[in-house]
Amino acid sequence: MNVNFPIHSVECSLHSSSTGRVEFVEQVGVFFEAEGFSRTAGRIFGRLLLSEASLSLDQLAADLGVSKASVSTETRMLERRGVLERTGHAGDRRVYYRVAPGLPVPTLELRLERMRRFSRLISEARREVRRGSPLVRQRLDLMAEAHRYVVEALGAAL
Amino acid sequence: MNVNFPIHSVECSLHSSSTGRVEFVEQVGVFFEAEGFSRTAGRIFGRLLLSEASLSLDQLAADLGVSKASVSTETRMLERRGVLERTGHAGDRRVYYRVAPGLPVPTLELRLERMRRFSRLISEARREVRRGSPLVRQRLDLMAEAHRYVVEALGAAL
DNA sequence: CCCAGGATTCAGTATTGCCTGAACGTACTG
DNA sequence: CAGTACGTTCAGGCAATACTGAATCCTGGG
Repeated sequence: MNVNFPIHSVECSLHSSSTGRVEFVEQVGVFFEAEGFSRTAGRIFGRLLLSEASLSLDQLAADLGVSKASVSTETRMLERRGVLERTGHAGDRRVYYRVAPGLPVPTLELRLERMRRFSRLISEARREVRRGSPLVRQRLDLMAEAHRYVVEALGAAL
Repeated sequence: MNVNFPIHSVECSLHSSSTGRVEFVEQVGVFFEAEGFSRTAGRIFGRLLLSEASLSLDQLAADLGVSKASVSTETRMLERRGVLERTGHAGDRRVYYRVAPGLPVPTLELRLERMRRFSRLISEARREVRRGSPLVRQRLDLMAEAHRYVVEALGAAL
């Protein structure tokens, strides 16, 4: 009943230079890769960043040149982390994704979470090292303090 | 002319529970892995965090159960990033490594660098999207601003 | 000038993780 | 109720990465 690409998918970004768009998408891809995610996840994110309209799985797959299976997996991963959001459109059974409205928050939240995890590690080690060398104790204290400071500063920013 | 393990390598940390130590080292390993480094790099870092004495390549290799080749490669990588420092000891030709004295700085510097890189990406995209959708422009502006704020805050902390 | 002890490099291998096509499940439509 | 359109899951293939042992290089000492 639907035409293949309904109005919702009108392209609204960078239409003057599609090459600039794919370049950006690819850059975000390698960035995500360096952060421990898959390149595809980064590409999806980058692509959606530049799109006003929400995009369906097929559109993303076609656009990025990957299988629908990958897109399905990665979008749900990003959704779980609060980076993406599902949408629907009346008279359309497909699932659409867009970047979450309050985007900066989950992005920074993600970083914060990592720092917290490391912070926790340090604190545990500090507890166990009570009988150890003073230098090591001091070192861990210093790190814990620095991290506490930064985590608080970041938390306040959100 | 040296005995195999000279005084410098006396173990000073967590000697009450060596199992706690290896657990910590392993945790740091997986943490580094999630951050896009190799697990070995993380293990080396974790191990040196808990040692007052600087450790030689052989000691690290034996301790972590990896080849000396890996240790050599990864230590130099960590040194390049300012996380580790080389040391020597009189009458000993071996290379010793320890955690850098002002450790929190390079650690946070690394994070800062990553955020800056992403920030740069966003700014470039913003520039190219000038003729694109207002929503996308606004979104990118928002992200750029948030990142600018956090980067500045972090920079100030160092 | 040669030797020994150490670090580094490198080619080969093992492992990991990503991606895919196909099978499956599910919900809508006629 | 059958058919279809979609999303999800999964086994297998493939490419990238990390690790290793051996070869090479470098430096200090005899």
